Amino acid sequence: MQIGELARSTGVKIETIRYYEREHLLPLPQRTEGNYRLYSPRHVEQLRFIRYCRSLDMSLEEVRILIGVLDTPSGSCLTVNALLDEKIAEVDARVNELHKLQDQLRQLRGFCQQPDEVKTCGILMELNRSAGIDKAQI
Amino acid sequence: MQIGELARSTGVKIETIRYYEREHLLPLPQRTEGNYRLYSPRHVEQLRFIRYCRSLDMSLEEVRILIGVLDTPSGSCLTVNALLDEKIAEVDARVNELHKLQDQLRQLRGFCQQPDEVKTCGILMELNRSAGIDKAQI
DNA sequence: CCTTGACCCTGAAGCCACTTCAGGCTTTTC
DNA sequence: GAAAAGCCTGAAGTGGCTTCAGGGTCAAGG
Repeated sequence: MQIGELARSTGVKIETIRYYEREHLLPLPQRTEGNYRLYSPRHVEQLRFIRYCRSLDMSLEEVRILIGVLDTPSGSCLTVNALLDEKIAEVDARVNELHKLQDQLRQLRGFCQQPDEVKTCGILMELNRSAGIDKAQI
Repeated sequence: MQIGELARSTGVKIETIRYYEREHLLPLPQRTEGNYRLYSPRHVEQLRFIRYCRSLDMSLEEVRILIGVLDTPSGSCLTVNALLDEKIAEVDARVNELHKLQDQLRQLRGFCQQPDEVKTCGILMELNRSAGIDKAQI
C-alpha cells in the first residue's frame, strides 16, 4: 500500500504521514525500487492510533509515550493512568476558563446593539475601559 | 519610561513588548542617546489594550484590526460587532467540543481503575479498539 | 579612574504540529 | 512518446511568543 492509499484510507494528509515518520511516530516503511514508501496493515493501525489520541487532545510527545508503553506489554500501565488523569484535569480547567470567557464576550457584545460610530461604540469604549482598570482588578 | 518599567507596570515581558513592536502593534517609541526605548503613557494604554484583547482570546491579527478601527473614530464599528460575534461563536463551538472530550476521557479513564499490566490495561485496549473502529463511526 | 552590576540592545533560533513550497523523479495512461 | 498522476526531498512558513548568544550603556561604589 502506497502513501496515497494510506492517506485516503485514514483521512490523514500525505505530508502529515511523512512528518510522523520523521518524528519517529511511525516505523520506517519498506520502499519500492522507485523509492516509493510501502505500508503494511500494522502502519494503518498505528496511524489510526495516533490520530485517535490526537483527537483526544494528546500531544505528539504523549502519543510517543503511549506507543512506548504499548511496546512493552509486560510493564505496568501506571503511566497511562497518570497521563489520562492529567489530561482530564487540563481539559476541565480549560472548560472553566472558556466559560468565563463566554460571559465576558457576551457582556461586551451587549454594549453595542446596533452599528455605531467608532467613537461612541460601546464595545470599544468598554474594551478601553477594561484594559485600563484591568491591573487594579487583579 | 524605559522598557523595564513598562514591563513591570503592565506585567508583560520585555521580549514580548519588543515582539509587539516588530509586529507593528505598538508604535515605535522614542530612543535615548544610548539607544534605549522611551515609552509614553499612550504606549502603556495601547499595550494594556492589546493584552486585554488577548485575554479575550483574540488573535494578534484581530487586535491589529481593532487598533485600526480605533484609529478612525468617525468610521462605523460594524467590523467590531462582526468580529465579536464570530469570536463568541468560536468559543461556544470550542466549549462544546471540550465537553465531548471530557466525556470521552472520563469514559476511557474508567477502563482501568487500578494499575494493570500493559497487555491487559483497559485504557490501552480501548484506545486501540476505538482507533480501529473510528473511521466506521464517522 | 575603574569596575561591578543592573539594565538595555540586536538578530537568530527554538517551540508545536503541522502545512506549503520549490524542484525533481517514477509510474500509469492515452 | 508525451501528458498526467503520483511520489520524492529539503527547506521554509504558521502563531505567539521565548530563549539564546554576544554585545553596548549607565549609575554607584572603591
